[in-house]
Amino acid sequence: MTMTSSNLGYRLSSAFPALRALPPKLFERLTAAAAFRFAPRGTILFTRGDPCPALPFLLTGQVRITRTNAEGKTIGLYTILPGEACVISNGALLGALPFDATGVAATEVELASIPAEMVDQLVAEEPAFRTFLFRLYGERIADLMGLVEALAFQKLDQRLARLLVERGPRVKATHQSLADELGVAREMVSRVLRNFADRGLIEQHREVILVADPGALEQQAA
Amino acid sequence: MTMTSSNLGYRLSSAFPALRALPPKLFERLTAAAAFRFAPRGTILFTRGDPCPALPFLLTGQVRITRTNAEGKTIGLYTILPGEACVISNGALLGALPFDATGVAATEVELASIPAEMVDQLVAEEPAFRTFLFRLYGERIADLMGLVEALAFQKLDQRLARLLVERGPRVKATHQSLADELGVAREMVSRVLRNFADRGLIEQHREVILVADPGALEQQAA
DNA sequence: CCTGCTTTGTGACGAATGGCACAGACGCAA
DNA sequence: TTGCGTCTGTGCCATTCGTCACAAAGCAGG
Repeated sequence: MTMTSSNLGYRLSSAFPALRALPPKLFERLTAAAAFRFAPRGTILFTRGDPCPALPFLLTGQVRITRTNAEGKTIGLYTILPGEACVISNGALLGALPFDATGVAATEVELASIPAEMVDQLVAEEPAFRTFLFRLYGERIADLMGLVEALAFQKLDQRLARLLVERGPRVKATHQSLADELGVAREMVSRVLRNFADRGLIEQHREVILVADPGALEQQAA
Repeated sequence: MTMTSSNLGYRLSSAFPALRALPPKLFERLTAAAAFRFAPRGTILFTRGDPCPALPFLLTGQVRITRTNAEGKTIGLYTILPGEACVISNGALLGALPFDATGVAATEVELASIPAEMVDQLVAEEPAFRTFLFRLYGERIADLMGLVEALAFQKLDQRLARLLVERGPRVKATHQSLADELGVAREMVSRVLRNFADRGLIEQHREVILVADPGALEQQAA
């Protein structure tokens, strides 16, 4: 898979409206400096301690940001969607901040990496880009605050129901991967899912869960 | 308590090195637009759903950011120290982001609020300020990621030991306030503290905990 | 000193979760 | 088909934490 500079430029401006108002010359330099990358599902895009020379912009696919502790237990933090950038990379590339999480391609992904200096220039010169970036930071912080609250005060059945509602109506995942997502033991996921299935909220197949009653699941999540 | 514009300007540039290199005229406008505020310990500075017309910069004291759920249970998210700004306010003032947490003065505090437009101009024109703000965002995100990991994988005794090490050697707080900080029941805090005291790690008095053996506490936190 | 409020201590019990040990089911490849 | 590895189900028990119900201790005001 190859991609010309103009092609990448087109896709960047499609996915990132904040870049559309750039002066033509700057946009040209941007696309020239951007590095395209394709990665299949499951690719570890970056992980703790990695250096971070550029800010990745997601064109297609989804990237899950996760964190794994010393004993190998894992929990999901949030998801990056197309049209978003990986702001923790931004902290890392601005220096002196540890890169403290792992990014995994949850699907096939295409991303464009913008060098740090270019990002800095964009922030300085393009108000729309400033707003875009700050809002992204704000959303990540809001995501994390919500996760903290869920971990502190919600039971597993509520959190799992929420996850199924959000990913439904068809969720392709092993119980183990859901457990890693939620930061709990696999057996607990199996048991709660079994309970949901017995009550007709979902239908289980190997590696696949079908949401049968989204309303009741939503109820369970609340 | 009154404060002249020049006085506030001096204090701002002392607490925020990133503002020192500003062009004199801009700095003048900044200090003219900044609103000084003093608040005693315990003041609720902002809370969920508040509008947010300005970005607060903390000059002295500490601000605890917390979150309370529908049933009134509370958990602490992170602390703002002097020389830092409240970045969740930034998200809110850039529009369309809900203001999703509560800020409480953990001590007497002095802060200077900068209007949104001025912040935008600072970001555009002052590279040092850009770096300052982005780094702040990055640190908050790192704080929250660490909290998520602690909630998911650490037991209460570890988290409480960590809190005592960080706030020691003298911690003035009721068991209830520590419980709110950690998002757990008060009785659990009492029991764990009792255990620590029995083992000589701390010494308890009414509203006061003295860290007697920081090394052992650190061990307990690990 | 009494009185009342806040803070702390504690026992008993139940609910939620983790972890172990397997067994059974399923799918794929030789 | 046979065999093997992965995925799922389940029983059992320990641990952690929450909740309730009090009791005791300390502090402040009349």
